[in-house]
Amino acid sequence: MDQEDSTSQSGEMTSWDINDIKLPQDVKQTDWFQEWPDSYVKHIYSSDDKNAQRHLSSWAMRNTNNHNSRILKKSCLGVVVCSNDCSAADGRKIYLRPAICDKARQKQQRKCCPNCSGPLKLISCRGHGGYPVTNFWRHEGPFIFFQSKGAHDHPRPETKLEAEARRSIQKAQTAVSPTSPRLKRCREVESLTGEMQSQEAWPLLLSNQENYISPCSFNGHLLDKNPQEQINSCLSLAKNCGFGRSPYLTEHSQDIGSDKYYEKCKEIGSREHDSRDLSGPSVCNMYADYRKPQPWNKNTTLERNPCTDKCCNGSTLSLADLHCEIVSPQNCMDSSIQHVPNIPPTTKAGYQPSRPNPGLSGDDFYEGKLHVNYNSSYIPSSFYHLSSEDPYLIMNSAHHHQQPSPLTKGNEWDFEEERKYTNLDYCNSEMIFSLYPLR
DNA sequence: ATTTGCGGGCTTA
DNA sequence: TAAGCCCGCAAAT
Repeated sequence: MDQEDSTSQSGEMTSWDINDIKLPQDVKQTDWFQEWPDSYVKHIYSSDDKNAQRHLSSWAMRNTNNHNSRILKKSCLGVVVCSNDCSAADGRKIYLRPAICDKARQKQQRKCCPNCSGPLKLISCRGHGGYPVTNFWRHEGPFIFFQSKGAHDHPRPETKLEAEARRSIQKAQTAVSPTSPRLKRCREVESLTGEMQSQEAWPLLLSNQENYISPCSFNGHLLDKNPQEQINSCLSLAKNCGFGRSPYLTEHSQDIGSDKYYEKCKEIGSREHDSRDLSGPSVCNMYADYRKPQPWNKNTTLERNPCTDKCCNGSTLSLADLHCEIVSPQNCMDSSIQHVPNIPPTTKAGYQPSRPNPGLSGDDFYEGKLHVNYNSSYIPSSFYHLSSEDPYLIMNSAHHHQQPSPLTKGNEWDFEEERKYTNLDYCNSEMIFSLYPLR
């Protein structure tokens, strides 16, 4: 029996079963939210834990009717892979997140591999006696009880955030008109499979372009708007992620991690959507503690470095600078970000098992304040490149102070150089915003 | 458009 | 009866 069958990670006895009429009431310490629960584990979360409230998991879990309204049951959908078993330029495999909705999932499987344009296939989870792994959630008073049955027998899919980022890229594709041969191939494939157009392929289409794309564009805030709207959206997004000067953000840094803080961030981000005032010190220092090495992110530890120090010196920031700064990943990403092997980690938990730091709640991992992507899924590093044909980015890049890129060799993109300088392979927009403070 | 939760209903062991 | 699955609906995102 797994140790976690008898003891939760916070030390609580877990001699209970989710179906018990009466569950433990004398829970002394709740568990830290587990993003990748696996095997036959049980956890007791606080009912205040937002992730637990939302029954979140980075596995693609769908709701399953167990005819018991008190116990929510979810079963794993597995992972979507490339039928050609292709590998990206850096050797990683394609592990897409299955759409939760049946209809969307069927549609997803008609699309093509973002890497090789081959057909996609769904690997079903059969980790529970040949059936999918099941997760159970039950709310009882101040606690949320979680129980997992079965061990996932497939790679981890991309996280929800990564999948959302990928979809944003898909939307962005509709705003540009790529003419890459790769896209043409993909379209041809899709025309044969009845699909109108591949959108996942878009990031890779840009792998030979020499310009950068702002991470703002990840969420589709940039490419589908006019230039000013793009900037405003980018600003809003940045503020939502904790950047920019805000009375609340600067005066209530002690609230970081709390619901109150995040709700306020969202409110401010929304209210100041059209604001042009980005002057003043950034709130980057509020994130300093988040960069401290953590047991669960030792592969992605960010330490202080000239870049981040430079970025955090509290000088003023203009709109153009915001775009400029965010746009230049090679100037800011810490080279200590390491590649993670393309295998599921052997350790069970992705996070601290208990709650050692109340200032950094489990909510953060899904709230965009701290998201270090250390899983095995694939986000093309070329997300950060953009065709020079894009008029908006030409405009934006023309008037700021971006230095000539060491990554470009004429029109060729050197993947080795790219990794050397940027190490962005495992990044997503949240990570960029969280880990790259303004100067 | 997609996710999420709910619940009816069917099949199988 | 329990478990697994399919389906449709509604609300939320």
